[in-house]
Amino acid sequence: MATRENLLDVTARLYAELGWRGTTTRKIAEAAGVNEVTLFRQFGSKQSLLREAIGLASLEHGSSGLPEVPDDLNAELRAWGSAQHDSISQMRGIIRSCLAEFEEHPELAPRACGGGAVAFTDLTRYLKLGRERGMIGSDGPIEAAAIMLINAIFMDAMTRDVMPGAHPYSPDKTIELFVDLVLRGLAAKEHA
Amino acid sequence: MATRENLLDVTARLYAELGWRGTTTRKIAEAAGVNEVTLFRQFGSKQSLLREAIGLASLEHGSSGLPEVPDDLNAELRAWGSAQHDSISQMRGIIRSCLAEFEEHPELAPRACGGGAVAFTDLTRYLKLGRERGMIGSDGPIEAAAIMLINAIFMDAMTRDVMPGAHPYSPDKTIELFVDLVLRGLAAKEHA
DNA sequence: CATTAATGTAAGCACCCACTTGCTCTCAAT
DNA sequence: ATTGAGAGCAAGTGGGTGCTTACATTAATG
Repeated sequence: MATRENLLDVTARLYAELGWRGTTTRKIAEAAGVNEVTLFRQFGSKQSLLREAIGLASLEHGSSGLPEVPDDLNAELRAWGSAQHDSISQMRGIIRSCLAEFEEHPELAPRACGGGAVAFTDLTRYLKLGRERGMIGSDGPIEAAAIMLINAIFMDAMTRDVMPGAHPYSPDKTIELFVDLVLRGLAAKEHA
Repeated sequence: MATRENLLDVTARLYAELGWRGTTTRKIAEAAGVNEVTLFRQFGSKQSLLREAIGLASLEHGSSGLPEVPDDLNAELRAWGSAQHDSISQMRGIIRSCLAEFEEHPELAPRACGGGAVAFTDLTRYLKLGRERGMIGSDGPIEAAAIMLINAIFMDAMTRDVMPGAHPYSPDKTIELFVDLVLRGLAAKEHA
């Protein structure tokens, strides 16, 4: 049924821009080219429509992972970072709305930000494997590096449009610099 | 006039929690223990009240700066980072609302996030001075380090309450780890 | 052809929204 | 003692909000 998916899609887009309160059932119906009553017949309430729409939109944006086995740390981390950045960028409207409305709708934020946890375990695994293979010094704080890199990329993707002045480099260049710094901090081979 | 400041204070708090749309003039008046009409007589409109309240709240949270001249990089950066974290934590409601509503009220976000730019120039200056004094290696990417550290701290302070699982360490411990990694990356003396 | 499920239309409900009007009260400065 | 500014109160405006009801249309299925 195209009506349902259309409504879910439109709802997610409106929510990203206008938040929960701004996303009215009238606007949803109008933007979807559907009668407002249909919306209630399909989803019962605004709440369940929004919940489903946000959950769905969050699932769709799984990012490409890191290689099973590290080979070229710098190149692979940069590719991964760029993919993360892109993925977060596309989701930023929804994420920002969920974060802002966390106190009113605490069930939404974990869904929208859940990708971060996946990224963390994936990145930690990758770096630890790199250490086992001798590509990274033995005393570097791997977990901290993973958190820091993800935080920094996340932050960049979330605020780039809002504060262009605070982002002197392009996304790719920024990630290149971040990855370089982290690898230096972890005493990776090229930076010995 | 206590009425004005009271209204401004209450408005900022409500906005941090409920955003623009959620902060109704009725709620403001009620929370301030003031008649709704008084609000309009004092500020003319909801818009001008909110603008003034947010601008004021953003100004109040200037964070303590770094020392003029670096002495103990690690300790000073950790103290600075903790102060930044605290300051952002207190502002996080307002910042999150401003970010989420950037497309509807683009004039607000720069005010709320302006502290970030100050932090960046201050931190960059500090690190460059550290390099001149030989406390930091000559080829480390100082600007990237400044951006990355600020991004990471900002992100931590903004999402700590929302995703507690993604923050395994206390704020102070997290900052300690971040500072350590950055100093390693910059080839600071203790990590040579 | 008859049925049925999904959609559309029109109207309305009770409530909240920003904001206004007209009036009264209080209280400090003149 | 009079005045005038700031606050309160009660009521109301026009419009938006989530949601419902009753009825008509469409299109595929039996």
